[in-house]
Amino acid sequence: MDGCFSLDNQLCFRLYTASRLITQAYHPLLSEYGLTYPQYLVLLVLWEQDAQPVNDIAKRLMLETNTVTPLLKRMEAEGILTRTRGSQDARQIIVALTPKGRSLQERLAEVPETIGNSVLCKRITPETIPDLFAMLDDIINQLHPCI
Amino acid sequence: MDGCFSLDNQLCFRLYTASRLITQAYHPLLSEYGLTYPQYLVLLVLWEQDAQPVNDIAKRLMLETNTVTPLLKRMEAEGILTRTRGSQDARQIIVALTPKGRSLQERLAEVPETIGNSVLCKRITPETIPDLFAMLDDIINQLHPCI
DNA sequence: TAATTTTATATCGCAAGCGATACAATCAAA
DNA sequence: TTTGATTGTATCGCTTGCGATATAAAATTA
Repeated sequence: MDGCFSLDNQLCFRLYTASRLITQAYHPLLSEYGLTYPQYLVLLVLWEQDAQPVNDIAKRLMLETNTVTPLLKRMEAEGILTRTRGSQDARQIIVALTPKGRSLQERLAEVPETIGNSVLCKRITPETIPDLFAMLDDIINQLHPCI
Repeated sequence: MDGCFSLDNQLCFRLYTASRLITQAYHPLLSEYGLTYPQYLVLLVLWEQDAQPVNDIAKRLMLETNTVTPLLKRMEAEGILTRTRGSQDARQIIVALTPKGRSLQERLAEVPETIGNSVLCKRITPETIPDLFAMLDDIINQLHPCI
């Protein structure tokens, strides 16, 4: 087939570009608080459930610990969270929010809506978003190396 | 609203994860030829139109030159392409494929179909892909800093 | 209990991404 | 034509992202 190689036909390129661009949209909102987008993701996980081992955070974000560990160390250095050796299982590192980390939740309260509004357009509306989510979730479930 | 912060409600996280996972799916196919996914994107651009200045490649991929320049230098070092100073405009660097770079097109011919097959699932089919593309294109157009 | 395997986390090395900045070539204007 | 602005590319510094590998604790098995 002609155009098989065309960039315009590539699903991955669209996902890659959309992901980069929307992450860039977060940047001005997060950098105000010295955060990066992956760090914001860690906060989302910890706001949902505080005091989790590294592995649980990594699994939730579908990242490897070799990505998450240095990220968490930087956040620890910023005073956003603490990393303490687990008491039952001494292999684990329990990651918990500091007051500063918790306080960011209120300060970042308007971020989801701001991003949401900046993305809304003809085909991306409250009505179509569930369809998009379902398709993206299908791709993710299809590809992620869940046992 | 409750759950506004939930990861499950985040469009960006889905895009980010889907993008990472599908890029990972390319990895075994590309690493066989010593290529990374962004390098493969450069090849797609050059196969479509050889001998382009750095800026045109960057614009096509919606990346900055500070990302593309080092990437191109690595590909030059691999003997995949050449970077030559432009003759009309001495500021430009014209990027052109070497025979090795061109030959990769045949060798990677089966990549799109392999990836396509690995993504196909309930909601991702030849019938639904155009819808997904249209939505992703909408997001990209909405967000990308095109003048 | 001793040996083996598994698990949780970390380290290393390298390739993106990207904000900030530099620099030289070109263009525009005075 | 000289000055000033713009353009095309590159450099620097930092944070991911990830394959490969290491290490120590725990679980399993012999």
